[in-house]
Amino acid sequence: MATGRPHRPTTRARGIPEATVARLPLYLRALTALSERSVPTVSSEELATAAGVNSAKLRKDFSYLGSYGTRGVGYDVEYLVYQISRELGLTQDWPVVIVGIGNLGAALANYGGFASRGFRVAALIDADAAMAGRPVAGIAVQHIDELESIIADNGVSIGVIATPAGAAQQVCERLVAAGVTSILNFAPTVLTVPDGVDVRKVDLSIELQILAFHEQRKAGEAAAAPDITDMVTPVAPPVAATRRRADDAPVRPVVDGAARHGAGDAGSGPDGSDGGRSAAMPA
Amino acid sequence: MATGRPHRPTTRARGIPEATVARLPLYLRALTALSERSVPTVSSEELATAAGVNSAKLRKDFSYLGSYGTRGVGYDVEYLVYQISRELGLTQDWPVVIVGIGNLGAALANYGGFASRGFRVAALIDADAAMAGRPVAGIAVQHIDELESIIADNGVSIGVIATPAGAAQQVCERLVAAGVTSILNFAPTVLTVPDGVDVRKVDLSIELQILAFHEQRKAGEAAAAPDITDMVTPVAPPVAATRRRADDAPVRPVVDGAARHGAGDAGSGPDGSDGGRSAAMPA
DNA sequence: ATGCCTTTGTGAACGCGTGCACAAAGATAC
DNA sequence: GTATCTTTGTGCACGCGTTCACAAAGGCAT
Repeated sequence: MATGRPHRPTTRARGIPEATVARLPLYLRALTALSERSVPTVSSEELATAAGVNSAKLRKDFSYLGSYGTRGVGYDVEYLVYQISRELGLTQDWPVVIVGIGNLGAALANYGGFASRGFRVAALIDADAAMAGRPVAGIAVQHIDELESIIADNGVSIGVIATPAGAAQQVCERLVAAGVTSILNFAPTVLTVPDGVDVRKVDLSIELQILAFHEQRKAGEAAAAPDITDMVTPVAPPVAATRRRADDAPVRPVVDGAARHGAGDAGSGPDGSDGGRSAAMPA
Repeated sequence: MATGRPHRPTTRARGIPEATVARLPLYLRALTALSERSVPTVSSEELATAAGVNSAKLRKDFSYLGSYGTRGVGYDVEYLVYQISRELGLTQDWPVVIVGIGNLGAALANYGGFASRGFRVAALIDADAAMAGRPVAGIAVQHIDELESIIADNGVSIGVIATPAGAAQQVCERLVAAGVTSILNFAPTVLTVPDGVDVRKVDLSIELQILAFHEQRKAGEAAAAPDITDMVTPVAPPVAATRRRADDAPVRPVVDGAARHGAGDAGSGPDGSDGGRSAAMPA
């Protein structure tokens, strides 16, 4: 689920499960907060609550890092902060480049969460020549022609892609060719990368769609008692339904003669509109 | 992994596994692209490649929705687009509110991917009175005092939180109290919500930290042959290491002897700075 | 019709992640 | 030193998700 790359046995990371790695930043954040309040130690129970996870899970996660706790007492906050930081590689400096300085790219450049954890924005890169030189978040935007030299000069190994979907794959390839081996992709596209390159994807639209699914289910459950199992339609949500798409039904997937599972509702409408739905790419 | 909520048997969704739901938007996107190119049918193999997944997984995913394919032929593109859209609840209109119109909030408001899939930005809300009335992405920002009435008037059930971490929980509670039952959280905090409310979290900082972990591991493997297993330190990455934090070692977590961790952090590494490490919240 | 060829749909095996429950370890009190 | 109490670390079992591999289904040619 992590990387967008197809093939790969996943984990393997010196024994630390991927799921655990994904939670370490969470623990680290909670621990940092405790550290600031000068709390010396925490129990797994307290910390788990703060991080929003199960205490058994937390203990098991920590057990992969080593035995850093003290039975009968708990974990030393400062010590754990250090250990987790080290494990995550946050004790060193990670220069990153952001490619695509649109609304999202600019927001990322201004994002305080980066700098606070060892990530340094080494450069902002955009394909628009008009952007070049313009300062964003105190950093002058550079033209994409300089991409290769920027990466080489700064020893950048992590790249952030915030371009439109259409440009993402191309930018990705240039980043990889220039030496980047980790990519955080905000463009709504599946990136194809060679083995050895990690890709993580953040897709705002997908997150909303997943929420919509659950929302629909909730509405459907609460509203009416469904008759047929096939009748998945949520029975009109409680909210004002405005834009309802081409109301009609599923076209017939049948290749042959008879129209089979037209099941849905009316007989297919010519939803010519559907084809016009823009793939509308982001920022 | 999905919701931020602790307790819950997960799935249950009328048989459709959570993991499958999370992939449906991916399939939908690939299908939409095909639809625009007027491709009539696709095989599971082709579609899987386009979506970046395994074909067997894709077929199993679709099998949860029903038998929408034709053996020997493949899947009817238009029909599948409709079915998945319906399953995800995208055939209806979902008004959303975005709370916190900073850099990120503004970027989200401008994000094209929302409108293209049935999501309509019903309102932009900010706590800063100076923002009120100012247009962002063509929509006038409204003050947070209006939050409850906005949600009620527009029948909003999905809220997006893009506030600083400190305000997130409070905003969350107001949203939920006002009737919102699905939340997309961009603030780096663990949100606590009552049962029945879904939360999805997007944390930019965490994604980067996960990448850093893998990056470090790659560097460590490639660079030197580690002596002791304890020696996890990646042996200086190929990049210019600048900021290396307190180079020294882990404090000792021992509870006994020394009156240790009163530790503003005097004892430990010299990094008095560490304590000052801002929890630095984002946009 | 009959047979061949393609692709779906799914039964079954496997592996990872989660959570329970408890023994081991250490601190603390006496 | 001994007993008690707290909290960690983990063995174990369970369930979800992934993948393989194949039989069933349908199109298409003859």
